[in-house]
Amino acid sequence: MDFEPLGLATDLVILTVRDGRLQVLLIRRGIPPYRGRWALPGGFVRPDEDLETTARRELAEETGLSAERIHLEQVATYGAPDRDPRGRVVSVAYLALVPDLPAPVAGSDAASASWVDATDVLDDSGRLAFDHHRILADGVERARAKLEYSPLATAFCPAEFTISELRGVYEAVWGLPLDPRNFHRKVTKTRDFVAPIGTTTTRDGGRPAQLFHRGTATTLHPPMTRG
Amino acid sequence: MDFEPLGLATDLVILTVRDGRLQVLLIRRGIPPYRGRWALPGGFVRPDEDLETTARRELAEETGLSAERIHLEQVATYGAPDRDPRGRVVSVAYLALVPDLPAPVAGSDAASASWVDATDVLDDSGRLAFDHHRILADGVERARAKLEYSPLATAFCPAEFTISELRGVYEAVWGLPLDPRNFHRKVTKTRDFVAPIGTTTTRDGGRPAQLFHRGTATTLHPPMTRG
DNA sequence: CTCCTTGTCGTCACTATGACGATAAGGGGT
DNA sequence: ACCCCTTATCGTCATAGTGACGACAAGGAG
Repeated sequence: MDFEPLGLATDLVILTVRDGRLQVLLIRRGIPPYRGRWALPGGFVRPDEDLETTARRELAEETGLSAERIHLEQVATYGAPDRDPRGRVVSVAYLALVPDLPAPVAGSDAASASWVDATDVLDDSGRLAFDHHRILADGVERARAKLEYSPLATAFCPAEFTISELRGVYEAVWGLPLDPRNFHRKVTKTRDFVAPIGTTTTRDGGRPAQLFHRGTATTLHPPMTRG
Repeated sequence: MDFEPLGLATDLVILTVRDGRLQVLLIRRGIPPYRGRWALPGGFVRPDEDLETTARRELAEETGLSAERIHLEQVATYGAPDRDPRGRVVSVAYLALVPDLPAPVAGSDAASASWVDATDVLDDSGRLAFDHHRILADGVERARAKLEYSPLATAFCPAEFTISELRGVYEAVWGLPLDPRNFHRKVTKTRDFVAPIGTTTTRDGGRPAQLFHRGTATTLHPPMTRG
């Protein structure tokens, strides 16, 4: 077989929740095209490298987060013939959800990587290079949808978290406030969503809160409801 | 830029509901590799051709269904280095939902294309070439999930349909029986799911049934529930 | 000790749902 | 013409889930 010239890349939508806001990791491009513009982290797939392997490698290079337990999933593939001025480059987008850990951007490969408010970027469709605005929009929408029917919000949390911290994740990702009492009832009544540790914490102030860890569920019955 | 040798293809999971069963369009491969085995229709992306354009072209070639109104959506991309013995071939899978029209396979490009029961194929993981069993599984699961929260079941129906015919689609795709009375209530009460035409039909026997067409909704509130 | 903050439980009205009875309105057979 | 069979459609009822919100619990700060 001989093939047409074509590049294959992966781009990453790396999301976290910091200071109660949904943030995305962006890098400032140091080389053309789109030099000086913000872009999603990404890179070319190496020969004999699986797509997800490429994505995990990029994730590690850009963030220092090499842990296998980071949630990573494929979102979509973008292949418009003119999406990259260098030639035909098809990009497979992945979504990564990471907890708000210390030293996240440290050890990063890209010259200048930083966390940016996702809503700010989404509001300005010209801010990102290539078709990355669309990729980001699709990634964020995927995350919002998954929070409804999967326990994935816990991927944004440390291993042990309170119900309020989990609520903060939902509020940040969905961008709307939730009733603390109904949220508490819903989460604790949904089978295997979270399981109590038995200990409490006062790190959020106020009355000590129970600590929980992720449950065993892969799908939420019934789902959480947005708006 | 120079690129590693790599082929880019699209594969199609084309689903329909015939005789109350979910069926998938398969072709019998006439050339190696996997000669004589069943496979999903597909083909290579041409230079300067958009991915979805490729998928629509393949859809037209294999089924004669060139209508733009056929529902087509991207499902996922498969890129394991060894998934194709001919070399590195990355495949973008698309899901097409087509109504049970007359003369579907006629005018087809592939030597032998035919509708096969999806459940039969899914039950036998060795029946399909390449990693097509996984692609089919992912495509069918996508269809099942979308029937819950989108009005996409109507994509399997002709322009005008009865509630029972719509129920038949749900039963076939989900593989479980639904209560006709509750289903009727649910569908007619979900805003903009379907809209009555005003006329009736007796083509399904029994008491004449109202005819409906698709409503304007893109998401169902509340969703249909499986099981 | 008091106030302030957050956590947790409870109440209540309303909606959605599953199970299922009952009636409507055609077609086919005799 | 009539009866029966089939499917359509409406209704009932008990129950689960949800949004709105009151009330109390249990720490820390001043």
